[in-house]
Amino acid sequence: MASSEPIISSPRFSANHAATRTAAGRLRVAVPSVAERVADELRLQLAEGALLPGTRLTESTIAEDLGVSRNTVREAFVELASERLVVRHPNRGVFVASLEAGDIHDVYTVRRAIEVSALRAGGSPEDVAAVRAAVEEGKRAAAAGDDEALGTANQHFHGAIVAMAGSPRLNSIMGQVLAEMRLFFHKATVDAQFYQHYLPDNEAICLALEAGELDRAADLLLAYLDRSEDNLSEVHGEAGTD
Amino acid sequence: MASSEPIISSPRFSANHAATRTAAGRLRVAVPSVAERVADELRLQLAEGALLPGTRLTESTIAEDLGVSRNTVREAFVELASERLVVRHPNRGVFVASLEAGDIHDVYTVRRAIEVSALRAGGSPEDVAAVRAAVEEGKRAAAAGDDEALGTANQHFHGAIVAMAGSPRLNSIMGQVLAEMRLFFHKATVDAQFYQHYLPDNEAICLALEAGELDRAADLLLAYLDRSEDNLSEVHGEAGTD
DNA sequence: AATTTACAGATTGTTCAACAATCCTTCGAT
DNA sequence: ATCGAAGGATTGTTGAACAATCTGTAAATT
Repeated sequence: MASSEPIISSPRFSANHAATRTAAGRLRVAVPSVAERVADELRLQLAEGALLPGTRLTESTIAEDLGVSRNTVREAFVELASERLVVRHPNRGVFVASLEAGDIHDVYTVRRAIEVSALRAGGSPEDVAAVRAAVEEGKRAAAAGDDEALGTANQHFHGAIVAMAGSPRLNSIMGQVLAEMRLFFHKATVDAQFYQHYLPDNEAICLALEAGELDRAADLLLAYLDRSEDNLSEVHGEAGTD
Repeated sequence: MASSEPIISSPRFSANHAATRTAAGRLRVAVPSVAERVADELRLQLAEGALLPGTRLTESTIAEDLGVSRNTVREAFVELASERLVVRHPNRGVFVASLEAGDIHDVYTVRRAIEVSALRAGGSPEDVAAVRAAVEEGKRAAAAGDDEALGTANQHFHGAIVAMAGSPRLNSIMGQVLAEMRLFFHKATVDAQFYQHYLPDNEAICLALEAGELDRAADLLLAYLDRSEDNLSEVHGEAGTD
């Protein structure tokens, strides 16, 4: 880490680099600005657990490591702070966000709101197929004993549920919420069985969805989320030794 | 407007200037940074309709008008863009956001998700009282024929519903959504009866909430939101002559 | 010894000036 | 009328500078 190469690591997967159009109407491939690439790089490192909650992010250090100016890093910080991935303490610096007990409940409150709402509204056959695909992805990961992939599949499952609503804003909110949760998982080192325990739930929810029993699916999801929150809170109690 | 006084107008009401605490634990009144004050000022002008959708915001102009540097304005832009109040076109500039037909539906999708969810979960007697207060506020405004106040009261009503969930994140999301809608109203010049038409709905929802009939209240709210979206879409159709 | 004070170092907040890259417009050539 | 080449304006980004603030340490005080 912290190599002094004046280049930013490859953007394996990034956020939202949509294509804009110029005034004359010409379509233009949106090449992400340096500030956005810095934000992407930091998001990536946060998602991978390279930067753990509580870690201090010094402007000058990051600027040097990434070969950009302090002002550019600053812009990236503003963006990440708006996503709650980092916290800015005036005159003291920015730190990787750290979910407290209250935050966990809060995050689940948001999830209950948007996931249940999306599920209750149902979706097109393609949308439902995407949910099903995520369930199967989870089964494969479980069979292969790949915990990392299992966690990813679970996030895909819930992302697919929200995606049914076809709402860019809900998708964006869900993306942020999942990013926040990833942050927490890296801190708490959730045990291997954490996700596996819920595989049958995903299956049941998906079946109800496929059967068109939306209200029942929503109820199942709600119960799932409540249980998941309880589990996470326990984990936090154990690991919450700052 | 655009006087060259090197000072930012008084922060009549601002966003989130919470109090942080220093390392030693001393409490510290968070004096908003210049960048945040710039963002606040722009938010205010956007809310008041001083800056209409589509308006271009030139960095240098705003920097001069507010007596701050371009970089500071830039930071404010990043924040406002994350709230979808402005749109940044690479190399072209930032413009006041303008809700298109799809955006209206999207905003209402978010509102349906979080408002209905919050209402279904109910709240403490104080929370319910806050909802009731907003209803009465609306009645007074209607009696006084104050359309501006009527619109504000309506936003208070829906804000109070979401506030029942006691979730900072949901509150923040709702705040952003309402800010977006305000932007639209200034563009579309909604007619006077727009809000009045829904006063009975607010009353009915509030009554159901006070009676503890949460599911019925939620259904009423859902119907309300659907109708409101339809109305707004019509207005947009008339006014959507860019 | 415990607490307070003073001070020095480090980091953030903000400004300013500069320059490359890009866009928009205008003008001229085909 | 269409296309292409300046020209001007604005954004994107950098680098340096300086004030304000915080942190930690060492000295002074009680």
